[in-house]
Amino acid sequence: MAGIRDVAKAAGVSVSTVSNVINSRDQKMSAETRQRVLDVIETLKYTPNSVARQLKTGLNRTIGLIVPSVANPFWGAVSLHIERAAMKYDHKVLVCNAERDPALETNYALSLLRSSVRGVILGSSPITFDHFRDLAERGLKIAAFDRQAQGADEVISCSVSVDQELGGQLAGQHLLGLGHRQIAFVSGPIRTSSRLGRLGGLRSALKRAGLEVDQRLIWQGANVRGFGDAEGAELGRVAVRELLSGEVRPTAVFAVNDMYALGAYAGARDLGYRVPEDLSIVGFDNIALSAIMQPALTTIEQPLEVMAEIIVAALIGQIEGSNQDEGPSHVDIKPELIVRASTARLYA
Amino acid sequence: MAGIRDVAKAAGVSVSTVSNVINSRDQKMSAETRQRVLDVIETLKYTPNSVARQLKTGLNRTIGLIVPSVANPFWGAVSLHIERAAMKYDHKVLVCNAERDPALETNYALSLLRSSVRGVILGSSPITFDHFRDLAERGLKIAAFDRQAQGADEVISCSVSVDQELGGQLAGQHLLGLGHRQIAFVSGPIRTSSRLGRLGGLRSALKRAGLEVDQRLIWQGANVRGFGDAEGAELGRVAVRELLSGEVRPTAVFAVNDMYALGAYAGARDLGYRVPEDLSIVGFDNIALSAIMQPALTTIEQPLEVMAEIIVAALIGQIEGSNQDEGPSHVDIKPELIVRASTARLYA
DNA sequence: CTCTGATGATAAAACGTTACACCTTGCGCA
DNA sequence: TGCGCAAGGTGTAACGTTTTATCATCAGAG
Repeated sequence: MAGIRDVAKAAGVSVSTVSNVINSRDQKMSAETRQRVLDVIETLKYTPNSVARQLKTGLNRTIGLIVPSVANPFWGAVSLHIERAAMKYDHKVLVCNAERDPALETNYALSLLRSSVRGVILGSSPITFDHFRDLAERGLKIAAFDRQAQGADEVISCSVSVDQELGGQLAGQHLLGLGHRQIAFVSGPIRTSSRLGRLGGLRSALKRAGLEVDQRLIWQGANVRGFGDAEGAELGRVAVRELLSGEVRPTAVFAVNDMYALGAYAGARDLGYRVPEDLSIVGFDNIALSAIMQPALTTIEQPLEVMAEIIVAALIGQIEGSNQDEGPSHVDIKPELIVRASTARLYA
Repeated sequence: MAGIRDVAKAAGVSVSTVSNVINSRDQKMSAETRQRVLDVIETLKYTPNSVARQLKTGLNRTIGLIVPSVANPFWGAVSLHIERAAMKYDHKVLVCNAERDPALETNYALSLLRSSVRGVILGSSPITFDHFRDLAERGLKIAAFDRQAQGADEVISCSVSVDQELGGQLAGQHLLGLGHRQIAFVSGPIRTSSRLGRLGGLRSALKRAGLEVDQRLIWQGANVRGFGDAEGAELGRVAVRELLSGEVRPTAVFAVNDMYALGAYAGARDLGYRVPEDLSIVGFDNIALSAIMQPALTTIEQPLEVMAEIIVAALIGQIEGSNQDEGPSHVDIKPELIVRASTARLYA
């Protein structure tokens, strides 16, 4: 593999000049010198080694993205948007699947830090970020996606999220407005701030209507590794089967995300219930699939594209120190309810 | 940030010794020296800089994975398995979304090469790999996922794939066996070797039964960027609506992948057709969702886990030169038909 | 006593860039 | 004539590791 010195030698110039050429500091040399160097680069098939470059400059233009599970297309879409946003800043994205396992998460983060990645975006929204304190102290900037702004937290330097609580309220109000009173909440382990928030929103919508959530209608799935959502759809299916055969039968289900909602469809059908006639279902996320489903899913939208841009801009800002004086930036976005065909008025 | 010299100084040893400690060359120093160094590392929160390490050793333990679209959960699952397989070899995976755009693909590959990534796995299966020739000459090892072994090709150094043709045949035979004669093929632009192979398989199954594919039943969607499959489900929906209102009406549909198949369900229902009573549908991939769908989807399975292990092992072998003498390795896997509830006997 | 061979540790030269400081020219102008 | 300055270059010390060769020290063998 040809190095910068080989090019310099072949072109009869110094390495500095070659370096200037490849960094397009054009005014530093004559046009002909530049061209000569360029030609040599071409014939030698010289490819600048960015590892060396990185070592020298200290910045590596890569951010990490740690997601709970690419098995859920929602996170696929998130990675896509994050990647596109990063591209605008000429950054690359390293995607890691941590299945919500805190140990795996910190492992990944550590290995990223070692490769001198200076910032990571965290997709899971654990209730505590204590396991990241150490990394943060080592200088890693940590951004949280899907986690609301909350009391000062030294380890998280920026975050963006839909207002989970509001999302839950929208879902709850919609269902209440249709006459539903027996509303179930279906989720995997409720141990992330986003899940907690969504359930909290549902609760407060009910409370406002003078009702309480029936504990027996809160279905919380167990999990295999960490508390991932690899099998969200499968869990949703089981959940609804159990709920519909339980002692208090729900007339509506609020699923923690669209994959659980899709599973819920299957669960309802397994027992011969029709959606939405016999059971209304609302999801969360508005993944592409939710419009395709039959019936199309009523859900809460997360505007991924803008969220991705916000978090990437904030994180890169932090890393490059351009806005270090501004301190941490946390932004919450208003989610919207998308009414489709999976919810219907309750017949008395 | 503390460097290896700081540690050396604080521990009263030489940098070489520290280096030996962090590389666990244990027999090179006394137990107490080792412990002393370890303690200092802990208190100084020293993190070895792997960029520097990389520069020195030349190997960076990262492979690239270029997928057509994470919007399709199939590719999400592929990344997951590739990542797990790579982890066994202590390698990281850089996932890139190229939307089947050749220019984007080579861009990504080039930028990977610059960061001294020595191998990439390519998920799209373009008909020609000419646009990668240049990269291959620069020393990048290229592995193809989802592309069958074929005549010697200098640019691809290893590949793994399901036998696409056989997959198509299985689908075709199954449908023929159920009495179907009007079988449609639904796909995005048929410009990848996998799509070509699947269609070819269907063709040859029909031919064997003395039939021909009706050109009007081959539905080929246009596309927006590159010829991605971001909107596979949407295309499948439109496809089936058009086919069912066309001059020759299919009784069965073979979709190029499960996302198109899911779209096909929606298209059929849009026009009041029932699956499978009025229209049989078979997909390809066996994504997790296909078992959840109502009715559960009959499809062709791709054994992702073993495929991922094979390709990762082969690629890393090539990179580390341990099997360079063995030359390129190409392996084809027999796909299996998973019969579920979306296909039914044709009533005359 | 000297020689041999471990054992434990070290110094210094890379790896491929970048960037700072420093040279040459040639030219316009007081 | 001498000076300053711009344009076009160059030399070289880093960046933070790994690794090779080298060096003490000490135990036991001859």
